[in-house]
Amino acid sequence: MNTDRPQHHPSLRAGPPDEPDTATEGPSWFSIASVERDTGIGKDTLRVWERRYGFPIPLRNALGERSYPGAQVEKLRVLKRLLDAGHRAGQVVTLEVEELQAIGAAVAIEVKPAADGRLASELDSCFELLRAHDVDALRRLLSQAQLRLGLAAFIRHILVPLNTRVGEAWMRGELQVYQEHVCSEVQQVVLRRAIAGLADPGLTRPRVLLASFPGEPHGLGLLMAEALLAIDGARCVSLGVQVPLWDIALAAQAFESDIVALGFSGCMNPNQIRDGLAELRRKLPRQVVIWAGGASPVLSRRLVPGIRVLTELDAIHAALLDWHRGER
Amino acid sequence: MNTDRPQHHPSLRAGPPDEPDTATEGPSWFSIASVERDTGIGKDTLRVWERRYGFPIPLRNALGERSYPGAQVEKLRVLKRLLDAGHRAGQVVTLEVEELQAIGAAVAIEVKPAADGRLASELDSCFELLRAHDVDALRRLLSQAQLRLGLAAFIRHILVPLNTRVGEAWMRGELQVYQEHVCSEVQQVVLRRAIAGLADPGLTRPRVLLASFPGEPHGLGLLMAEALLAIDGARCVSLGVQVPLWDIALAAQAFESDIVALGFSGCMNPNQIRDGLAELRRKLPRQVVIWAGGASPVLSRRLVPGIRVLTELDAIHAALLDWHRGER
DNA sequence: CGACGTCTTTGTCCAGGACGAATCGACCAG
DNA sequence: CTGGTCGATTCGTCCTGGACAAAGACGTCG
Repeated sequence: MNTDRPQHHPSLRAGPPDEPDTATEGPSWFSIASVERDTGIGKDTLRVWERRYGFPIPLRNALGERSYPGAQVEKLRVLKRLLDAGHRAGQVVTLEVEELQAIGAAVAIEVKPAADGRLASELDSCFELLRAHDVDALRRLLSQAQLRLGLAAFIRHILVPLNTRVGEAWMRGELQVYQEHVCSEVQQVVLRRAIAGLADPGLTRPRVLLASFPGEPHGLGLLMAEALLAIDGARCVSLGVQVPLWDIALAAQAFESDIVALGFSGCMNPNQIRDGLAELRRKLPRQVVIWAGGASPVLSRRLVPGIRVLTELDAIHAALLDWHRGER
Repeated sequence: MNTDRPQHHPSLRAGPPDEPDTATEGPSWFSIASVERDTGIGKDTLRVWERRYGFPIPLRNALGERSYPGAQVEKLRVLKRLLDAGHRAGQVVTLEVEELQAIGAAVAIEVKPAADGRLASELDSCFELLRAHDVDALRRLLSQAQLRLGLAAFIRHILVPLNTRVGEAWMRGELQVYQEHVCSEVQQVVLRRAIAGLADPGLTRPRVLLASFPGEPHGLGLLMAEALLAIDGARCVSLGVQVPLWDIALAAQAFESDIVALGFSGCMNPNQIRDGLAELRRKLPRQVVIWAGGASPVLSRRLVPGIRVLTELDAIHAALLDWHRGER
C-alpha cells in the first residue's frame, strides 16, 4: 500500500531553497499515482492516452518513472470535467487549455433562466463573497436566505443555481478548486443546521435510507435530498458517502427502510452506477423502492428496471406522493 | 474512465430470481476495480499478493478477468485494517479470517483505562443504541452528553472512546460497516450543531485552515479538531476532505491562515503523507505553521522538519498556547 | 546495549498486447 | 426528413511478468 512521490525530480527543483514557492506558481512534479488521485483519471488511462494521443507526456525521473509537471495535471483536471460532462476523449485530449475552457464556457451561457430579480442578486452576492474569501459573510447570507425563503425554496433557488454557477466558473478558470470546497462546506453547515431544526417526524413512514456508492465522494446532493425528504415528513437515515453495496443492503434491512435513495455526481464511473444499481436491486427485497438521483448523465439514459430515476431534486416531492399513493 | 463490473459471473448466479438474496448472505463477485475501491488495496498489490502469497485467489470470468468472491473481499477488508495498524503483509495475508479477528481483538483488550463510571455506562449505552439501530436515540443521547459535559470533554471522553470501540468491534466482526457509517454521521450532526452554537470568534487570531489530503476520506477527526480549535477562539475555515495540495496552499494564502491543520487516518498511504507534507511545507511561506494530526502510525515516526505532529486531539490546546506564545 | 551494514519484504511502476462495450456514421426504409 | 440497423471505430480497463527502491528485520560488532 505504498510509495508515492509528488515532486522531487532531481535536477528540476522548484526554486532557490530559501525562497519558498509563493504557492501561486512554482512548478511541481507528480507521480502517476498522485495524478490519478488528483484528477480521478486511472493510471492505465493516463498511460494509454500518452500512447494514443500524445498527451500528457510526462518527464521521466531518474528511475524512468513518469513525472508529470503541474501544468499537465491542471489540464487533466479540466479534461476530466469535460469528460464527465459527456465529451469524448479523442476529441478533447489534444486541445489546448484555452480551447477546453472555451468549451466549458460555451455550455454555460446556454442556461440562463434569469430568475426573479431578488434571487438573482442574492445569488450574485453569494458568488462575490466566495470570490472575496469572506466565508463568514457567505454563511450568514445563506442562513438568512434559508430562513427567509424556507428550506425547499432555498435549496431550489439558491443552492442549486449557486453550485451550477460555481462549477461553470471553475471550468472557465475563474475559481479555484478550494473555493468549491469552501462553498460545499458552508452549504453543508447551513443545510445541517436547517435539518436539525426540523420537527422530529415521529414514527411516520416512509423510512428512507440515503447513501452514495463507493467511488462517489460528493455528499452535498445527498444532504439536499435529505432536507427535502425531511420537510415532507419522511424519516431519514443517512449513511453518508462511499458505502459498499453490501452495507447499503444490510442497512436497508436493519432500518426497515421503505426507500433507498442514492446520489450520483458526474464524476462517478457510469458502469459502476449501472452495475451497482442492478446488483442492489437484486439484493433488496422487492417492496423496497430504489431512487437514483443526481447530475450523472447516465441516469438520463435507459437503466435497470425497478429503479426510479430522479434527475432533479424537485422530483422528490412528487415521488414521495407517489409512494404514499402506493405506487412504487 | 470506464468499465467496471461487480457480480455477473455467468454460471454463478446468487439464487433463484424470485427469491431475492436476503442481503445477510448471497454471494457476489467483484471485479478487481471494485475490490480496489471497496478495500483501498491497489490493483497492482492485489495481483502481486496473488502471485506471492496465494491470496486472494479470485475466480476468472469468461474473459479471463479476476472475479473476487464476496468472502475474499471481506477478508481483504479486515486485512487492510490490520495493515493500517502496522502489521506486515507477509505475516497476515495467509491467515484465516478468525485468526485475523483474534489479532484485532488482542490489541483491543490492552487498552482499557476504565474511565469514570458514569462515562463508561454512557459509552455502553451509545454502543448498545448503535447495535440496536436506534439512530434517533443515539443522536439524542450524544446531544445530551455534549451539553452536559461541554464540547471538549464530550469529544475526549465520549466520541474518541466510542470511535475506538466501534473500530474494534468491527474488527471482531461484531459490527457492520454501515453501523460505522451511521455512527460517523450522527457524530457529525452533533458536532456541527455544537460548533454552530459557539460564539463567533470575531477577528481574533490565529486563523486556521483545516483540510485533508487527497486519498483521505475521513472527515470526523478534522471536525473534532475544528471544534476544539473553535472553543479556544481560533478562526477556522475548513476545506473538508480530499483537497489537492495545491489548493491547500492557495487557500492558506487566500485566507491568510496562520496555521494549516491536516488530518490523517490510518487508511492513507504513509508515503503520500510524508511526501505531501514535505511538498506542502515547501509551498507555504515559512511563517505559516503546519499541524499534522490523526491516527496514522507514520506520524509517530520521524517526519519532515517544520511540521508539528499532534498525535492526539488533546495536544491541540497546548499547541495553540504555544502559538500564542510566539513559538511556531 | 546501541549503531551500523546486509538481507528480505513489499508496494508500485513499466511495457505492450488484448478485448468488449459504447459510440459513430453510413446506409436504407418509411 | 425521420428513424432504425449494421459494421467500423473509439476508449477504458484488464492481463502478464519483470524490475526496483524504500523500509523493515536481522545479525554483528564496537
